[in-house]
Amino acid sequence: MARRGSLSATPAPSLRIGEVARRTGLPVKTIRFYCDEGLLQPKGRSAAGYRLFDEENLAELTIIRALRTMDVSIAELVRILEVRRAGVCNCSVLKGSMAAKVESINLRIVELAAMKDELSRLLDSWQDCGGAKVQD
Amino acid sequence: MARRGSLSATPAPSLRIGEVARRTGLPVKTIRFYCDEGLLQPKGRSAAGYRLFDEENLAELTIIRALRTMDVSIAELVRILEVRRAGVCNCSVLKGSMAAKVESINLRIVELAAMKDELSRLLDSWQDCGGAKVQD
DNA sequence: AAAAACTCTCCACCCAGTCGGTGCTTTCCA
DNA sequence: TGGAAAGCACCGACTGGGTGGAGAGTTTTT
Repeated sequence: MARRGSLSATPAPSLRIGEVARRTGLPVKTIRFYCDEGLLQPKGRSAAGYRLFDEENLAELTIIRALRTMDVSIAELVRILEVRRAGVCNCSVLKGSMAAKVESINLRIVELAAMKDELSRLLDSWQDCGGAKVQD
Repeated sequence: MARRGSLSATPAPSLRIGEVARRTGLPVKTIRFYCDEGLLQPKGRSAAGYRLFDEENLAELTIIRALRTMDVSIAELVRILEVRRAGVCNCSVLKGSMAAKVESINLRIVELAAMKDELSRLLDSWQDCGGAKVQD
């Protein structure tokens, strides 16, 4: 009832790249890069050729940012977002991706812990330097 | 008592790059790359020009591997290993590095957790798809 | 109108490796 | 002893995920 036709809600916000950058916290260059990679698709261009974005693009950037933080590759993100754009529900795809990444993150944490320990042992084995003392 | 002079113990193991790779689990190419970067310094070269490594190099690779896992840059590692090679005790330097890195890792974990949550919220907001339903 | 801020494209560069090619050296095995 | 196979060297190019700068056009502010 609320929304009838395309008259009332969100007519065409048309954010420019700088505004998107400001809102997402991502550098302008990075957003441009994402567009080049087909990851982000601006709704259009202004007469002068400026990229124009909308709220949906912002939502996509949220996903992108989150998954990139989790080291999902650009290529994989392209696939995920394509599915999403096709109107297909990709909850499960995304959930799968997330689960996999969370798993790999946990693995990485274990790895880091192991390396931390290894370093600690190494450090201990050098303790014979006394702690003070330095020169050759 | 055991070791008198340089006769008895470890005369000159002189490992070649392949053996080092086998022992450390690092690819040969990576070890070569580390040498090129001045990170790892083979004890010498064979007549034919083959890089020759010793146990000390293996120890260094352990440090390198551990710190690289923790995202310490090559440049920083060069500095750390230079100090170490100079015979100066660098326990404190290394400990500082480690502390800093552990800190940044913890930060990263927090960041990851936040992104995980953000994604979860996003996923939840898509639940309206019902969960089933997909095709084209 | 002038200046500042913003945007565009294009090209080069960063890091930490990784790959492939070509040619020499060493090792294995019949 | 000889020849294949494996190992090693060097070189240059490529990767991914951006980042930086130049030079030109556009929009906004003063």
